[in-house]
Amino acid sequence: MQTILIVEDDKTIAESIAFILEQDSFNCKWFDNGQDALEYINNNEVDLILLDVGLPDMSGFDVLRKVREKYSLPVIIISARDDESDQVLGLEGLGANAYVTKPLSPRLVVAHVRAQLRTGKSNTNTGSSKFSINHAMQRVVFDDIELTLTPAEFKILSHLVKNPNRVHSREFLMSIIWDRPHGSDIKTINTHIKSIRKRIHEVDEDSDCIETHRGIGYSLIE
Amino acid sequence: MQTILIVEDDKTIAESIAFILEQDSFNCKWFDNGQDALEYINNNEVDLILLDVGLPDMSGFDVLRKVREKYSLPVIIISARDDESDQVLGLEGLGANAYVTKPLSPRLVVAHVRAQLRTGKSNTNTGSSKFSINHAMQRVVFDDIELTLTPAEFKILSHLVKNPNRVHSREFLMSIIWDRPHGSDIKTINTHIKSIRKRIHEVDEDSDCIETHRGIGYSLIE
DNA sequence: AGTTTTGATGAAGACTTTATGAATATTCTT
DNA sequence: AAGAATATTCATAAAGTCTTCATCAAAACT
Repeated sequence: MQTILIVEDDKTIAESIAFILEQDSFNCKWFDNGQDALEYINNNEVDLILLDVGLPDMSGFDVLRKVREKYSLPVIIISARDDESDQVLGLEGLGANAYVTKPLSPRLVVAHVRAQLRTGKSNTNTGSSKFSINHAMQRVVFDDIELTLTPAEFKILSHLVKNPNRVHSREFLMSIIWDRPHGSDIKTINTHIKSIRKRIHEVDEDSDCIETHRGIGYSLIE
Repeated sequence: MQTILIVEDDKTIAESIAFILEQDSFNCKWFDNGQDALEYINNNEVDLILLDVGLPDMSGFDVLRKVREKYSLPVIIISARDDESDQVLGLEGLGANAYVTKPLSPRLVVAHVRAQLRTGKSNTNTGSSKFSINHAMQRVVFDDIELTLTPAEFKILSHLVKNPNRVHSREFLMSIIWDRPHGSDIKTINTHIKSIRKRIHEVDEDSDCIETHRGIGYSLIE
């Protein structure tokens, strides 16, 4: 079943959307602030986000930016009609997938959700991988065995698993570990990669799925 | 290809921005001080500047003013969150086109860059070329086979693929390899071309798609 | 044809980047 | 606060890449 996150501080709106989506057999989670929503996204599998731009704690702008740093799942923006068009344009630059304006029709929202999920580019991985992610346990499953990883290792490896077959620079992987810029040595990544490889080798001695791209970074090969 | 100047003294920040912009097939040059950046701008074609206000030698304020004396290209300001809003307003008066604040999300920066350069769209040369570029893996695909290239080779070949059927001087190809001016022997390019040809021949013995233009440089023939 | 200029080629080694193991610092738990 | 787990740094080894150089081949020029 696909999970939809509703990030909206108006309880009435959130509940009426959830009601209709659940009739369509979607699984809905509701958060009335950005912080809790982000925490949930980072620890659970989410297929789509319905995001209000006017949240109490942070702007939808910030939420979307943080989501886009890590994930490519569809995000539908809910905005008040009087919102600055500038801001909406900014959101577009950040990769929002659709917009609905208040006052909104629940049926329209559901139509947008279905349209987005129909495209098939959901968060779920293609499945041919030997890896999967157990968010709840902060573990990555490899060959049906759960790897016990430190927090930094988990962040790096789960990012690689979510975005396989592409190179990630050390700089970028650093930004995965820390939310804020951090003056640490970039070579720290080497050491983390080393220990991730070690843990994988404990399960399968011959597996060499993390590839080094000299002068560029690392990638996970499926 | 569009050239973006990154004027930023924090190497990690500059590199992570450049990494993502290059995946978007922008050509990036990095300078960690205002003086060198200004000199480059005066002698080369630049499409956009990403400018940190806190530079070691002069303030971004001064750089922007000097740029605006001669050019009207888009400038995106990078400022620390604790900067005086007065100063930022001052920069606005000088004609900055957008702002991002630290700590910054590379994706947001790219969104701003794209928004500024949206005019021309991509130069998708959908020619019937046997080549294509896999940015995600930093590889060039030839005859459906991914060539494993060193960083310098990738930079040269992907530039040739993006701009086929025209001659590129060795001097220019050197500037593709290096972010900053570099005192290397120009004949180095010969050696790189040699090894690129070798890698292509491993896939197709008869292919001779990189042509030498005596006294000028090299070109890729479609 | 002979000379000069320019490019190709292969190999050496200078240089850069990454791997690795160990030491140290930091954070978290109790 | 002590102890354990984790993160980071550092030094050195190992691997890969870039540049230079000497030499040969090809084209251009006289």
